[in-house]
Amino acid sequence: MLDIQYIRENPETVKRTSQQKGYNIDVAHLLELDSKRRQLIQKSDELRAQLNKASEDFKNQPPSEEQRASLKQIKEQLVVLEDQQEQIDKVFTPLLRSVPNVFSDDTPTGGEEANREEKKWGEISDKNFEIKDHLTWLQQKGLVDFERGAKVAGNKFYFLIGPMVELELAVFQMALTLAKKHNFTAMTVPHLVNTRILEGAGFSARGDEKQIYKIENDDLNLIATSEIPLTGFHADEILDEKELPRLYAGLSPAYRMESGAYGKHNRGLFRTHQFNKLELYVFCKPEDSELLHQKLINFEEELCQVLEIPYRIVRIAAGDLGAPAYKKYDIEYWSPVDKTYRELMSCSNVTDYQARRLNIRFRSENGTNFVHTLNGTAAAMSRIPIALIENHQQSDGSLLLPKALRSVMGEGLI
RNA sequence: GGAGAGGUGGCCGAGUCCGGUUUAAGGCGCUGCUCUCGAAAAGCAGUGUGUCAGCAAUGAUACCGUGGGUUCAAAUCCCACCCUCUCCGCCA
Repeated sequence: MLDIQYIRENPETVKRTSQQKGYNIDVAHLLELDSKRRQLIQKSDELRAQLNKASEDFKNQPPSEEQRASLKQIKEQLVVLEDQQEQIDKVFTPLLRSVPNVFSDDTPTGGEEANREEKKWGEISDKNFEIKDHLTWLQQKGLVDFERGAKVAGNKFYFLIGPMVELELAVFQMALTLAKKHNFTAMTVPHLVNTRILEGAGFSARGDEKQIYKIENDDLNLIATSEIPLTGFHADEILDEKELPRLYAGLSPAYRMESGAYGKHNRGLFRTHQFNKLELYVFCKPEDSELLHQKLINFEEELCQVLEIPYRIVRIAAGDLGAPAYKKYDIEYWSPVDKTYRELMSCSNVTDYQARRLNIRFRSENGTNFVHTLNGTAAAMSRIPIALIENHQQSDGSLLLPKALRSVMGEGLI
């Protein structure tokens, strides 16, 4: 959510950035409602001032019939004004909340095709044997079972088996240790959140592209990432300036409907309805968010490097940002199977977009202001093992683990 | 599932029976000043969040879980709802 005052002062910017993000917002209508709304508030405040004054006068001496009649008249006017305001708010508030965040000046404009590669790391070596894709590899070794997943839950649900579970835990263990080293506090979180928190974090409970699982008969939704409950962690709080930045690492499953997400690029474990994830989350002062965004991307790079996964950093273009993001990077790993880079991690600075919606502020000598929030993937499961399976597969079909994992789980997987 | 207690400012907490200087006591925290070589302690003063108008000082208004109602006047009375906690039951 943007500050209405900012929209008043920069209507053209808001219009342009919304368009470039791919949202069609009627800014003129929003401002018109805003102006009407303010007029109504002013008028009804005046009437209330009259009533308050009157009740002061009548403290000792009850009002006469005549005075009662005139007070009644004022109250009737007030009811009309309040009603009008309510009508306007019904349109105004959702419209205001639907305005996407602006994006940073250096964001490339255009859609996904305009995403800009910023950095590459790691050797991309041609192996002298044919690398199996992760699904084939895992199924041949009996480490994943989609058929029984489908039987038990449905398509795109799965069981991970034996060493694959150990691998997942080893990656988490390693990532968590790294996060701790960088002063992130580990958290587990509620896997269900109410709709206010969900939408406050910028997710849609009933959007057109259905993504969130809803619990029937309860105002509860399965989380699509621990970012959602972590955003809500400090909802309605006023943090002390000295407590910032607050760095959290949330470990949880992520549940996603992913309706329509089929096709060969989503084969196997790359895109599923449920996966475990360690997510980094930051609450900070506005002036620190750019620096902390760099800290997040650096963390993600460090993790890839320790895992010896070749990657590149991509700067996300305006049309591909989504409503909350002000600035966003993706880290993509090199897939020797697909001969291309594929999404592995992501990290965003959403400035005060979530903080406004969930009323998360901090106090300083300049008064209370909204915090900035940031989020970044630390370790998304299935994706990291996929990257490892594709990049560290040996000619005999075994998987050579990166050194960083060997201390946790020994030599290779078979 | 059964019974009970409770939701008040940054935090703790009084006020609700009996409606009106409550611009919500008091404490903690925070800020400034005094004292001090400095700090602590102590003392003094200040310190809620929005909204609207205004360059500003400031003024007006709203907010005591939420929504209604009664009244000239509601944190306080009435109704409905939501949430939290405690005990019991069930249970990993």
